[in-house]
Order: sequence, then C-alpha cells, then structure tokens
Amino acid sequence: MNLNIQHSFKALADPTRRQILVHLSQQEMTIAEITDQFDMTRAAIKKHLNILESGSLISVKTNGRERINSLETEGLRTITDWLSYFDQFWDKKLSLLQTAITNNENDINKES
Amino acid sequence: MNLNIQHSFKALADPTRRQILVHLSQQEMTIAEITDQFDMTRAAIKKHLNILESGSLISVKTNGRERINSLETEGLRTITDWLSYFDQFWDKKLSLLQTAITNNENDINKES
DNA sequence: AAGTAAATTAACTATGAATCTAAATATACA
DNA sequence: TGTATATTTAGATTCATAGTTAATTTACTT
Repeated sequence: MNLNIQHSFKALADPTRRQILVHLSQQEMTIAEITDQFDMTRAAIKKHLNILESGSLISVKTNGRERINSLETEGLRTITDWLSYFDQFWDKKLSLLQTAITNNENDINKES
Repeated sequence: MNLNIQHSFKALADPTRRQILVHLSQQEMTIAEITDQFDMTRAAIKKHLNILESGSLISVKTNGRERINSLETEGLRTITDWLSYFDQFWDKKLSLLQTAITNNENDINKES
C-alpha cells in the first residue's frame, strides 16, 4: 500500500485531513490529542488517520498504549512530484523561477 | 466559486481528472476529443470537466458550437501554495533548495 | 426550413465516504 | 486480578461521487 499516488491525492481531498496535517506539522500527537482539536468523534478521526497513513502522509509509532502520529513527507513528495510536471505550463515569471530552482538543485548536488 | 482550495483538491482526487489535465497540457481539446481518450461516455467526461473547472484547473472558451477546454494553472497554484507550507518539514537538502527559491523570488520581484 | 453534429442537462443507479453509537482490544497500574 | 485509560473495530446511516441512458439545447450545413 506504499507510495500510491491515488491514495495520497484522495487523502488530501478532505479538509479535516488537511487540517490534521497542519496540526501534526506543529507537533506529533496521539489520536486523543488530535480529536480534541475537532468537533468529531475519535472513531471518525481514526478513519481519517487510516486514510492519511495509506497515503503516506503520516506515520505512527507505538508507545505503550499510546500511538503517536507524526507527519510523513513521502506522500507530500509524491504529490509535488506529480504537480511538478505542470511547472512548464505556468507563466513566464514562474518559468524563470523554475529555471533558478533547477540551477540551484545542480549546485546542491555538486556540494553533496 | 473562484479559487476554492477545497474544489481544487477534490478535483485532483480522481485519476480520470488527473489524466484529463495531462492530455490538456499537450493541447487544448473539445469534450469530444477528450472523450476519445477514455472508455467512458461524454456525459461522464462532462461531469469531470465541470469539477475541474470549479477547481480552476481548466478554463473553457466557446467557439461556435464547440467548447475548447484548456489547462488553467490557477488551481494548480492554489494546491502548490498550500503544499509549500510543508516545505519546511522536508529534509535538509530540500530546505536549502527552498531557501534558494525564496532568494530567487526576491530577485525576480526586484526586476519587475 | 430541415437535418445533423456538438454539447449540455436530467433522471437514475450503484458504490464509496464521512460520520455516529456502541462494543471490543490492549496496555498500565493499584 | 481487577479497573481505568487509550485506541481500534463493527455496524448503521446519510450524503456524495462516478457512471449510465435518454432527452434537450445550440449552432452549423445544405
């Protein structure tokens, strides 16, 4: 179920799930802590977390009886990779920016 | 209905709609031409086009009895803007890249 | 004006998604 | 061992989505 572009896009298509990601970007959280931030049952949040996990947008580690959810960038990378195909169709100004990025990427590669 | 982030994310959540965007990136097309590329009725494609339009991912211009659909980058920009918030959580290498982008953005703004 | 071609809309069906309540698991600790 | 805490799962409900066929509008063509 790893790195499925469809799962990643589906996961981002719900506003609650996008908000969860924003919260997790601030700090990793248990499902109880996440649920506190929403007007929704824990069971509902759990389903959202499952969907986020299947989109490689979060990862979960077990600590005793708690499960700690944290942001996982792999899914975000999948999405931006897909989107990057369209960069060539953006406006001139952005095209310039993209060229600059590409050049800088080369520089960075040389450094490492 | 303009520039609704939710509509843009929803629109990208369907694989057929993402494929339509890829086709439109090659050339603008009528609904008939798009339909030829898929194993699906024109009515179904029309619904997808409506959803893409409401996500500002395509725009439509009328030419006689034809409607020409073409890629509209505004929705893509909305998505990448949202995603860019998470750039700070990616790995070091990418962080460096982001800094480079920001610097170049400033340069470009100075120029214009 | 009549006929044809392109596109849209309407009405329906089947499946999936988001939510709830309630029950079941699993771990911690007194 | 028993109870409290954290999480997960099951089942039901409601609404949304993706698709179909059939009917309707709009604009060319002869």
